[in-house]
Amino acid sequence: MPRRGRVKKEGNESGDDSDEYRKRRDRNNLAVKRSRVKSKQKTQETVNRVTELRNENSVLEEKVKTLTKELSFLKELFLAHASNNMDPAKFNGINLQKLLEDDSLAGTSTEHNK
Amino acid sequence: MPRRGRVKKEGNESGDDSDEYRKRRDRNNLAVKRSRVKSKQKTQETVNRVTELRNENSVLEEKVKTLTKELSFLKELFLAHASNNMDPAKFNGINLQKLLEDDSLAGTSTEHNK
DNA sequence: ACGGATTGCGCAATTA
DNA sequence: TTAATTGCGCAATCCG
Repeated sequence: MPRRGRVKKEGNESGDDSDEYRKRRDRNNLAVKRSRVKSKQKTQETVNRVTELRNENSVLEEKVKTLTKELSFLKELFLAHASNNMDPAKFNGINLQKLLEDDSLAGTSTEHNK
Repeated sequence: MPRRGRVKKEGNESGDDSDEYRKRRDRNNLAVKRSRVKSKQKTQETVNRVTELRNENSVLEEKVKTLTKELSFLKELFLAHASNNMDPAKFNGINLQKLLEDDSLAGTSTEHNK
């Protein structure tokens, strides 16, 4: 890490008297400026990223909420009528009651792969 | 915003030559240090927030994926058997086919409110 | 008018 | 050797 701030003045020991020194200082000052601009941009981008992620998050939360409701509705609907109108044998021995509660379907895909 | 660099030196008009001046400089230097530390902390927190949000996002994406699969599975399952084993009349005239496709259930709650 | 908080800027040391 | 970073101090300004 860099050192201390003001300590002593330039002793020109480096070999250049004020011409080359000034040139070097000016170039460094420009570099410093560039570096700081870049740094601020990065910071701002990070702040913006937070905003973006917050929005994506909201959308996802809403989606989960909607899907959960749909799922609840379907389970209730079929469960309510299944007990009265379906022949258990027709469902290949599947325990509807069990299937419809909780998360027993997790991991199940459309292709019924197992 | 702050002004330019060197403009003029202190005219001592304020009543302090180097004693009070030094004290003021020292106090400001401490303030600057505090301010910069705080600034860096804030920046770091923002970076951390991005990481947190990314993780929350991942979890939600996964949840949506799972729920979508469950829903697809249930729809397929019942749709496939409903046409062969159920009495349409038993479902109060509900158009199963229609109900099970797409997002027609969106907005439906567990309480079947509407 | 007072005093800490910020911020643009330059310097120098260090890094790459 | 040069450009990029970074700790630090100064002074102007902001803020309450």
